[in-house]
Amino acid sequence: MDKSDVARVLAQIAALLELKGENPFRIRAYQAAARALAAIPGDLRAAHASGALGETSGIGPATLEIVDELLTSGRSRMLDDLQDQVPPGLTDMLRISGLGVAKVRQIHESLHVDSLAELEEAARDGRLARLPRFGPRTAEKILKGITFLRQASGQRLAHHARAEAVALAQMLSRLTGVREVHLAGSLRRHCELVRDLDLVLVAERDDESLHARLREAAGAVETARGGGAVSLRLEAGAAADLYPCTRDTAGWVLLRATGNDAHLAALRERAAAGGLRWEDDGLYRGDQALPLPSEQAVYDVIGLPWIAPELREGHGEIEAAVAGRLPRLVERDDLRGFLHCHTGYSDGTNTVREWADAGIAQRYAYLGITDHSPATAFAGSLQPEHVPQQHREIDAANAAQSGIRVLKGVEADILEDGSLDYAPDVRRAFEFAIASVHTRFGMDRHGLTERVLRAMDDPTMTILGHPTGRLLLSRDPFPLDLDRVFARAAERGVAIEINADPQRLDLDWRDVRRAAAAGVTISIGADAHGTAQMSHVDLGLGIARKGWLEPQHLLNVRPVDEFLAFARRRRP
DNA sequence: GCCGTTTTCGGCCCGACTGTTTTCAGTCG
Repeated sequence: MDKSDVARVLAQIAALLELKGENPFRIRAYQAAARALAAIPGDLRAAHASGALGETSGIGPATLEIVDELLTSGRSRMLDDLQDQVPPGLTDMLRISGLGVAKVRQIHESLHVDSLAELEEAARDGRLARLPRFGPRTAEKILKGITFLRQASGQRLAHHARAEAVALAQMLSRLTGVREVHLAGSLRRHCELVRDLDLVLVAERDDESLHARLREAAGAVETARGGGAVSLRLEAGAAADLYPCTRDTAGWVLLRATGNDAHLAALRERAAAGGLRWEDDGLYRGDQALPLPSEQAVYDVIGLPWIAPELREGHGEIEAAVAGRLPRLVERDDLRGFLHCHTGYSDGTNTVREWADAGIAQRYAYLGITDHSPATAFAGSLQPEHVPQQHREIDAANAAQSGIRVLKGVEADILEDGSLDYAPDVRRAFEFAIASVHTRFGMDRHGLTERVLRAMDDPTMTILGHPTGRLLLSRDPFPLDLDRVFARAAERGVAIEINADPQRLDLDWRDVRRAAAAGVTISIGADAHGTAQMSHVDLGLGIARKGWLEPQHLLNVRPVDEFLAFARRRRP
């Protein structure tokens, strides 16, 4: 149970209360508590023990009691009770875009629908469209939403999957005879979505008694064996494929459990060409099994350099390895600048000073603060009259701190006509600007593309933020003509963001590589609303690496003077 | 449920869009 688990429980409680028709302000309080809890700095247990949690705004006695219960027993009685009272299908229905609590309740009460399957039936046979304030378009939209949910089912956002996998790995590493546990599969490849958790267990002996211990492992409710893997389903809902092995075969098993099918097929082809036999339990030269204790050893015998897990997608990495042209992928230590964060001036939870301190702790040389412009009213935004005050705070932080430079940035809205929010003189007061689309996604491909292209003509724009607006598992990217956007960005010297918010990871890694090939400079933006979200950068880095990016492709690898020169270059 | 007092209760964020309506409730960000 960490912060995000507890925050999820609180958010679930809020949704269930809403479905029951509770007092909206009580519901909002649980939602606020969930947000506040997710944003606290440091470890939850420590914050709870020290009493800091109770001091946090938005967290009161009721929340504290739930946190207490979750930390000691892993369960919440309130949540359990609510789940007994509300049909589970109703919470599934809430995840459909366009369906909120009021409509779900209306559907439930007037049509007695309480599962997705029944909802689908009601949408198809016309009952749904006949409800007051519903109609054919609503029914159609709901059918589309059900399809979307089905596709997404079983898929998890990378950071949720990672948290589950790490907890599982810790539990498994305590089993007798287990020496090491490694994350593998799409998680290790840093994919944006993860369906199955794959873990490799290096044990003293891979025998029946180990498998028996796995089956009896804490919380396992169902196990199955097949293809050398043990599938485990845990009480908490996580399902994982475990690959037990010994030290002698660890490299082989880890490599097989990590690469996608295309990567493995290409490796296999190359192994065959080199006279090797590829079997489930290892590589053979004649009848001789080769020792494969590390991935390096496997690549060695196939005659290739080690290939970073992020690249193992079958997108030309084998050819590049053969030619000695694998990229020198960007690493965390290459990053000098932390960009895209929000303070209390808009919808963030920390002050300028707190951000500066956090930036120092994370060894960044500079940190760009970028609050929302007024058009993003729902997020709370930095009003023009408050800009001088924020800038004085930044100047004070710079005067007081040593070792970090805080930059005056902004996340300005790209308005419907392609102009940027704020009057030009206000915008010029900022040292750099991220510009993003937050409203009117419904425009057609041509209109949206023209809107973004026009924004890039503005000389105060430095970076295009979350370019396609997608929300993983809930909203498709909007239909932007990326080729035209990349071409214009390269021509104008506008950088394009990899937004590292785990729900966005936008630009998609497949497009990152195209953008870099088109000559676009890429910027990794955390889009953090609290210092606890600084680690999002690691997810963004994973996407950059999947896009084959080297340090020279990235804007925030550059020293602060070069970063500012990049931002100023286009200004008159 | 939480906050902040006018300190033990009263107030709690809102504008735009959508698909319905024929004036607006519900959803979203």
